[in-house]
Amino acid sequence: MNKIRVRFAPSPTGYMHVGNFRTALYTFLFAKKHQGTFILRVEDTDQKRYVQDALEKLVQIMNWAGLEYSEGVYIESGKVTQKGEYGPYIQSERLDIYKKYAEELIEKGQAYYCFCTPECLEKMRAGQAEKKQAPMYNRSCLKLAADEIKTRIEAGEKFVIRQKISTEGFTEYDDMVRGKVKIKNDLLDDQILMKSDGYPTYNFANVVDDHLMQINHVLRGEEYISSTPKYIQLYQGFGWEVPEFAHLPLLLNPDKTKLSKRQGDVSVEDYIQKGYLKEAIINFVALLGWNPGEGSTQEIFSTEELVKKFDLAHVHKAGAIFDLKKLDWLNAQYIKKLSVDELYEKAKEFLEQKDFFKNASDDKKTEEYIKKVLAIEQERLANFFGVGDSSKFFFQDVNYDKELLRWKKMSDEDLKNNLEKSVQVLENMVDADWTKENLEKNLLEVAGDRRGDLLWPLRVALTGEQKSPPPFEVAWVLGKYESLERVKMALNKL
RNA sequence: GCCGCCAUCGUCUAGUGGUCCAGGACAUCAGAUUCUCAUUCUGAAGAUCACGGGUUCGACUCCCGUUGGCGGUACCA
Repeated sequence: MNKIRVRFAPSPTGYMHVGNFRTALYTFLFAKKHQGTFILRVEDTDQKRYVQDALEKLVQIMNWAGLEYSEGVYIESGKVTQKGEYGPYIQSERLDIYKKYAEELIEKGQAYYCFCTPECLEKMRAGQAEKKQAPMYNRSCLKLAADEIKTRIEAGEKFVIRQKISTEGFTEYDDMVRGKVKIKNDLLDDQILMKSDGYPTYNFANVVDDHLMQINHVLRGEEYISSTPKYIQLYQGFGWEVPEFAHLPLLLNPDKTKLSKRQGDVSVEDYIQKGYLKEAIINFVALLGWNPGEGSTQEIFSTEELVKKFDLAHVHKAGAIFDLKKLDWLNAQYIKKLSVDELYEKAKEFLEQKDFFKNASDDKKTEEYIKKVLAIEQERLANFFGVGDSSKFFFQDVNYDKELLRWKKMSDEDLKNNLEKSVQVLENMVDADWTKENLEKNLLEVAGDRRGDLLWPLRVALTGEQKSPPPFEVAWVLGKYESLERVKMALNKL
């Protein structure tokens, strides 16, 4: 078999939709798995939807995710460049190519000029809808004589080029994830290939480019399934080899409609901003519609493992609801695996945006201090967006009601005694011994078997919170001086 | 409307004719550890495999139909 060549061909919309991202991931995995070539092509044929910098953003996300490709569009030192023998890889730079092939199709009798205006078409479709017919082009321009076409074009009249569908029989193909798909040809519309602005439609450009770029496996979203027969007719019309198709299931909103912006965050950028790790996003998205099969119960996959195990045969056919609960869990798993240094690097920018951090004193903004806080927060974090939210007491003064200090029904005197015991323990420790382990050891020794009596008031004194990490850990981060200050402040309340 | 695709716990899914009165994960609940929270561990609950017909000795698995959901039906991709 020939070397596998696949492409991810998004249109630059300004952000990376997670559904598209999954298509990119699967395509990448498929290519790697089979030692094939992965190509990034940009489908910017809709002038009306032009978005500034969209192309750059697209490439950035591909880079960020590590979805490496070896042909197509790149950004190098801020500038768009292209690599590969089959370029250009940006469709707006290939207009003359589409024009040439469209004309070839006309000569072959597989396409024709159409002068119908949008208004006229709308009227036609309205009429068809009224008669409960399927809206389809009525082919009125198919009958036009050659010289009439010529004079109208020369007169500067606007036109499009339409595919002349052969309406006989069926078009059938074998989808790599769905098996046989069969559609009756007379249901197919004479779709527009070239728009009046000289740009091709997706429907035309994708076929021409896939052929010219020698793409032999087409992976794309399920929404293209019903137009695939038209593409097949195009390949056949040119006499080109038809590639293999794999139509991937859709990603859905919780209400099962196609995942859309209205119902929450749909772009990969949104999740990056919320502090989800690349590894978690990839892992999560990969499992939405695919599984390793063979009774495997593995949930955590590195990209390398994904490459090894990915298989189109185990891609699910039904759409998958994009449910964030599992993403949180996965992200927490990946966060737990981070070293303190990695954790610091990733969490820093999120922490710096928080007001309680901005207002903190300088000694609490040192790398050393932040790393201690993070080490303690690590097992409580589902994403970086919430970093520090439950640990504000590390950065600001505590403020709480005196009653919070009381463990169960202990008396004021008891409470005071216990806090004083804590003060003694802390005061007797020298800075060099100030570790989580020693703090725990020394405090527990004094507490005996009535741990709550000592630990609860101490913990509240240090944090001012009902819920928090253990006092040993908090005291360790705060340091001897600050810890004692806080406990003494608690005593003053009594 | 027409055409197409799809259909297993709330969610993601395993399952390719007997080993399935259906397995795992997330979420939920309970218990253990514990000063609280979180983590971790253990356990529970949760799916008449959408429904109805076939085929077969036997169907979650194959076929047909129904229903439902979704997608397409654009000079969007």
